[in-house]
Amino acid sequence: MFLRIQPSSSDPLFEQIVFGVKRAVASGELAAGERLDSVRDLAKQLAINPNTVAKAYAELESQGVIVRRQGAGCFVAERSSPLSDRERNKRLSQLVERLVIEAFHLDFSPPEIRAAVLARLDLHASDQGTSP
Amino acid sequence: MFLRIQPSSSDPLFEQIVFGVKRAVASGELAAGERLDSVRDLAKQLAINPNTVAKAYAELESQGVIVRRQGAGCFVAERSSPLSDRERNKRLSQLVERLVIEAFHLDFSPPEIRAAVLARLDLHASDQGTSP
DNA sequence: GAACGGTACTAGAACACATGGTACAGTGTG
DNA sequence: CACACTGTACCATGTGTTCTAGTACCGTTC
Repeated sequence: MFLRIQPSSSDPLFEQIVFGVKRAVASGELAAGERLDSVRDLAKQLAINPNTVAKAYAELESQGVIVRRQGAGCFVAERSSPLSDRERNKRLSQLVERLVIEAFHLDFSPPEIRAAVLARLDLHASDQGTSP
Repeated sequence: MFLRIQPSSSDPLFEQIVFGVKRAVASGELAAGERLDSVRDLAKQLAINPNTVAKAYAELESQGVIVRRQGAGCFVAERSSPLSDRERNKRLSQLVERLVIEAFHLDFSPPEIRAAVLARLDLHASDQGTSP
């Protein structure tokens, strides 16, 4: 399992792990049912404390990304979001709103934002259409 | 100047202010050159410490969103991003990447993500095309 | 000059982050 | 069964951020 961590970043280590795993799952690098590195192994690889990895894994489970089985390990969940449709749509709106506003202050025009999103989504259009 | 703050949120107060101002500017609610509420006034309105507002304003200035003039007040900047084109494009990519990955784990398909972004951008298509 | 701006300190409480260590319970395998 | 490995749950500690509180200084505006 490949995961890079930047200790220089202002983002907390455990959040970097959370997003790194999410990215690996979304890209298909980690398939559903696949086992993650153990808490102790990943901590050793990244040269950080096992408690920090455990915190990241707990967060990932609460988001429905992985399943933790005591004694066995952590595995990529089959289906993801445990949220209601209303909550899912609300969060998607917030994500889009944040993108648009931050991009606006980076001096990008709506057509430029639109192009960036479409380019990113079309990258994997030739796949099964499941993993962006 | 309308700004709502949620003390219950896990987001820091000063970051809520930063995003709130950014949103107001992006929506056109705050026009370029317009004066913001003073540090002390806004602090009183929101019932928080003036230092917290000052921190938010300092952050907004460092991002090129506003200009602070000692003794006069804070004003919405004319042009925004002080970053290089390379840095701007890098950040846009990161924003899009985050949106796509988080939306994926909310069980949204690429077409749904695409539709959400287009809907948000088309909302203001009838304007001059400057403020999303 | 007076009132109102931003700016800059100091100090402290509360919290988050990360580390280190220990211990316990469930799982899988030889 | 015994053993190694897994997640889980604590505790304690150090560090940094967030927020509050108070004070003070300097520039702008009228």
